Amino acid sequence: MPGKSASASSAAASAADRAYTEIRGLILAGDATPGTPLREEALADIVGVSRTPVRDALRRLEAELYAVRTPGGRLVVADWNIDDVVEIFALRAMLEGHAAARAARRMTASQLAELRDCNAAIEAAAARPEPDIAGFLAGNRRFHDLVLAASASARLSTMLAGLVEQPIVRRTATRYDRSDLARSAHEHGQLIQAFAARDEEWARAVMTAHIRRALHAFQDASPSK
Amino acid sequence: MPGKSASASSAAASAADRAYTEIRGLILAGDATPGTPLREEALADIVGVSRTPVRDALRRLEAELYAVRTPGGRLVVADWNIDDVVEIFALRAMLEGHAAARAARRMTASQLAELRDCNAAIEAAAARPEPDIAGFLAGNRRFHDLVLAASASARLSTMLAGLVEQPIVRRTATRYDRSDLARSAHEHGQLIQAFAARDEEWARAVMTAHIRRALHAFQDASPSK
DNA sequence: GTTGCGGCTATTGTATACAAAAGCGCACGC
DNA sequence: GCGTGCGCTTTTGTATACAATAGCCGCAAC
Repeated sequence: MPGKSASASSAAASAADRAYTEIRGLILAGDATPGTPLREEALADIVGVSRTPVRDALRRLEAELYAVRTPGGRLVVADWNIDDVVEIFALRAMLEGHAAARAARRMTASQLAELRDCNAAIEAAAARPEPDIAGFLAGNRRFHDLVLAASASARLSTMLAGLVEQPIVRRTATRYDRSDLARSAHEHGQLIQAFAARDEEWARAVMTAHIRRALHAFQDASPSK
Repeated sequence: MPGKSASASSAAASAADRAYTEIRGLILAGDATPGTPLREEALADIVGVSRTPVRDALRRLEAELYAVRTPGGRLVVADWNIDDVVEIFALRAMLEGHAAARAARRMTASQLAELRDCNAAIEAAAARPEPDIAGFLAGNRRFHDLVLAASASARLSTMLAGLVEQPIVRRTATRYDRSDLARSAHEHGQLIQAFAARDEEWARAVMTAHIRRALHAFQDASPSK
């Protein structure tokens, strides 16, 4: 694994965006463990901006439940137990299932072609003798983003953005072996078929199953508890 | 109807909270029609605070899609067409259905008693010769809040808070006649039965139906289009 | 030894000043 | 007359200064 702080954040973004990305990176990388206080001034020093954009970033992280507020108004890194993770997957399954159903109704030919291309790339990443995990994850994220875009619901996009998924996807997929990756790509293929047939309920069912399988892959891969 | 700016916001709240409540009130009351620009300084003058808490409030309103951002970064009041409203109800039906299912599993005896009391108050408000709409709405809101609390999911609570509901509920219920109110109370009664039986799927189904009926009541009451 | 009070400090909330950028209008040229 | 480019104005983004409040530590009294 290359790089230092997770995803490459283009330095051209606003200070608030950089603060958001960087602070979230600290949480996801485990540098800020659950319960760690998130103090505005300290974070401002780390990111190299003033408190104002940091406050902005913290409000977003709080809304997405990366951070929780103590009675006194201080923010600390949230602690997700296994039940929270199950709940996150359950909500994702519902909402992405709904997104898939909407997408089935609205899918254009060019969007469908994009999905096919994307999934071909995912299959290629999965098929290599030594699976390209990073490529798989990037493709997977893009696939789900394309479906979300095709669903054409700003509200769904907003809600799913807050449904922190990447950390979990990453922690799960690193334990995938090649057959798991191939199965995931196969499910994407089913989804594409459902889209091509414009069958909303088929698409919803496939997406729901896809995500719920990911939940159990995660649970199986989890150390214990 | 008494009061001036909608719900009584206790003046003791923080400046940011007051700004949020007041600006949202402007939008819901129709003083700020769709497309109206939301300029920070102007709003700061109206609310009587500085731009800082106003910015805070606007970020929340943006996250909840009361406002949308123009390409240049300016905020304007969002315009919800009928499809948006249908989508809001569909999402509420899913999420509140899920909340009801969770609540059925977790419901305590005292929570159940509270729900019964609450629904008794709703029935009383609905049964009066001249129905007490305000009382019905307050009771209805409390009922749904109790269910949400019983579901014990911070994530659900956060997501549903953003699913702007009150304006719609209000616009619908003012057109309810007494039989509609009574039917709503009856559905709450069914929900209580499902909770008492700890039947998750029953609770989910009743709640889903309850909200989807509200959607159609809203559509029937809508002027046209 | 424990518990309650008091003052101090750390941290967030709010206001204001300044910088950057986007929109708008006007004028000029074709 | 219409299009285009430049500069002014409005508006948001960021930094910093100040106010208020919550938490903490120590001391003392029971």
